[in-house]
Amino acid sequence: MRQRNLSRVLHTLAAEGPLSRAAVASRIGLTRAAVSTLVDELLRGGLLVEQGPGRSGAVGRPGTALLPTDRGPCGVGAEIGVDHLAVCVMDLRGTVRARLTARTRNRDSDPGQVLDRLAGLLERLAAEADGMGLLPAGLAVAVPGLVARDATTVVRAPNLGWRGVDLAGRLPQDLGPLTVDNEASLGALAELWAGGLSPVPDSFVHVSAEIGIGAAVVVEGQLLRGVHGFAGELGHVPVRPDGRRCTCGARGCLEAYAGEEAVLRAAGLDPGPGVRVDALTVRCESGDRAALQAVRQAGSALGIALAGAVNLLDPSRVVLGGALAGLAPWLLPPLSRELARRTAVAAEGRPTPVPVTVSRIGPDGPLLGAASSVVRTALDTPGTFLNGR
Amino acid sequence: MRQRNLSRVLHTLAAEGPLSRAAVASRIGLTRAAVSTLVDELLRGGLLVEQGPGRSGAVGRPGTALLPTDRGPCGVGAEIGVDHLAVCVMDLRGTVRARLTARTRNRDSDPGQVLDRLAGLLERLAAEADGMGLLPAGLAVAVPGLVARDATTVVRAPNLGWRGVDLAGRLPQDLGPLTVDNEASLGALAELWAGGLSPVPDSFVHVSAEIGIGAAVVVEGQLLRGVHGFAGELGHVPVRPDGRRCTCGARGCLEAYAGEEAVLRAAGLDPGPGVRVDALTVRCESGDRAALQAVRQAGSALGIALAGAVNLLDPSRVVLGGALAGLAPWLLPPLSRELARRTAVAAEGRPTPVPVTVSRIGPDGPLLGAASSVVRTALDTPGTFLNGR
DNA sequence: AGTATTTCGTCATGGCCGTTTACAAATTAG
DNA sequence: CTAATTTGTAAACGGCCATGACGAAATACT
Repeated sequence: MRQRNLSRVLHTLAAEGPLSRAAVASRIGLTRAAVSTLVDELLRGGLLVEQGPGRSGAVGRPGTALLPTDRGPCGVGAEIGVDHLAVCVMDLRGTVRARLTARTRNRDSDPGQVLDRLAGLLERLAAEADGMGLLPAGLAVAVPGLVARDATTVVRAPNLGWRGVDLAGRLPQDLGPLTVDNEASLGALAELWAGGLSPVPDSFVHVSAEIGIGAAVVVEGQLLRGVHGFAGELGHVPVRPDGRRCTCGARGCLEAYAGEEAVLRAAGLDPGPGVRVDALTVRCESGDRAALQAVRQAGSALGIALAGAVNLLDPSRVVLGGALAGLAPWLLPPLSRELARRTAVAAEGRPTPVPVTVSRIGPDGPLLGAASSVVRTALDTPGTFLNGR
Repeated sequence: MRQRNLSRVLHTLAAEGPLSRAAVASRIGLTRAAVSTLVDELLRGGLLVEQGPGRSGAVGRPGTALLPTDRGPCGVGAEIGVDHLAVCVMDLRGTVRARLTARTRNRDSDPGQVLDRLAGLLERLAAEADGMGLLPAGLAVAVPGLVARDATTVVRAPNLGWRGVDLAGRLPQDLGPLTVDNEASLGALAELWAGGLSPVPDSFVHVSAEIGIGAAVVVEGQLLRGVHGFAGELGHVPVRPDGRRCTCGARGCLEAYAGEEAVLRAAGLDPGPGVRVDALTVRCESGDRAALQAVRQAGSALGIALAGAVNLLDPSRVVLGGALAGLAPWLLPPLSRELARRTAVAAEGRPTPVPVTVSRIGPDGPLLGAASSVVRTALDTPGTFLNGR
């Protein structure tokens, strides 16, 4: 009860910039007096700071502006990509305060080496954080693969070649509790928290194709994780049941038509180590017919799979993240056509097709989502982080 | 806060039969003293009754058994089916106390006539309820079609031939607030509340094929309604993108392969007014090759569509309700085969395929779900129903 | 300039609600 | 018949928010 009110104060201050006590009170529906005591507790605990008398311009005594501290607990995010590692520190205000990246080839890699390298980055990052007076409150790692729910084990990451790799105990221990999550999930959370400024908790499907095709479903502001944590496997939704064989053994999975490798092949490119989606974007821009055709087909396939998702979930929008963003100009038309045509039943009273937008965050989604997820839990449970007295 | 604790007391008593104050206290984590005052309030308000000293057998003073009243507020449920109308009254204990059914042909019907007939049934039912001392606390109507979220308008019910029919004001007004919902949604809620005895809030996909194919998605004990209320349109999930044309205008929707009309045609039956799924069951039992083949194909198509849903949602199970239950023996094998084959990616750590079960409730799901939904809201907000002092 | 007005933050008071502690009542165990 | 155990209630306590009053600090008006 008290905890929840402390949390609500923190959240509103983190979300809506500097505010006076009175402004916070009117926003969360408590009295000024109640907010005063809550703020006092948070100030003494070192989670909030006062910013001198705030400028007002309006009549009446100006309030003192409050803001979450930039020196207390912080979130540490990490991303294990196919060809890079990245780590960052985010303070309670949501600002990224430090960041390190390393280009490495992690495809079919040895987990031990990758994790050692990541541990090195994290240690340097922790030193930087320490220098700024930031105390890591947790570490979240984004991984391109399936992660068991409420666990730290990477069940399967096809592009890394990992199976059953447990990250617990293999990364620095002084960063707080470790969580591991799918990169698509964390990308969607970043979109939800940072990208979406919508006042009401929204519902969307966030597609994030890198090598495989991941998706994340957000329902009323909550990430849908699935019973085992495996929700969002859009890549293996059937789009042509008797079509191409997929690496998973089934036929006609979306990934066999719109996965990076499939698209590159269809465009006449050899999916070698250096060849990535970027190359495809270049070809599309120059009008390469094979590339355009390949991307169009991928768009259709994505549209078919998303039509299924939209019929099932009735989201308010579909967001394209990850590598798809760059291809959007060519991907969107066929995608929207299939989507519109196949979701017409429930057309009355809703826009047709469902709006498809491109993520505003870009390739940093998973990393920012990871750090944010730690910051959010800190904002959710302020009690744990109040410095004694 | 107080409201929530009152609600918790009521809920545990409704769910776990007669219990003493002490038993309730230990279950919801409050002290006996606190529960005592809560129970007092509910007793005075007429929502609970004492059942004399309970038999115990164990050492110590026996507690007095408590139970929700069987004479106070109650839920009224109604179902508008394609060829029947049904209404029932459910008390706070979850017992159906009265029930009326009328066989009528509602296909391509005049909404006014159907609603008048339903109103008549409801009036007779209300009289019965009144005779038992039951006070209707709301009316929920199950409809085979799309219903806008938080509204009483049937946006589209293909089998009734209704479009944009608003039920508000066209049914008895003295039964409390009116809610209208899709029959598949209410069937799923019935399965969730009555059928499922699982202790943890579960997640499942509930398929309910009558004429169209509806589905409802339950995530962690919550029905997923969708932004516009149109979630669960499994019938128009694409299963053969270039296949048969569907009534919705698109190609290859599930409904074009596993909808009642499609299956009857494939089995060589003419889908006339009297011919229904029952006829198909008979033929399957007698080994009719065409019928068996038709049902097998429907099963495959369902499996493909459900594979998409399972990949996306990672539910703990899939439940077949409605008309599908009777065909389960022939439907399940091909369905499970497709489902298993197409959801193998995330196989580690979860049963493959996802268990597919048949609803335990049977054809009454939507009706019971409707009445239950009213009872649930009464249990959720006891404050509104406390008789003054 | 000086007063009125408005808004901010704090303090004292009171009420709601659940916990703690104690105790009488009702049963079984020995 | 006593001891042990469990139930339900009563009284005191404590946490927490609301209410109402007040001083502080700005603007608006004369």
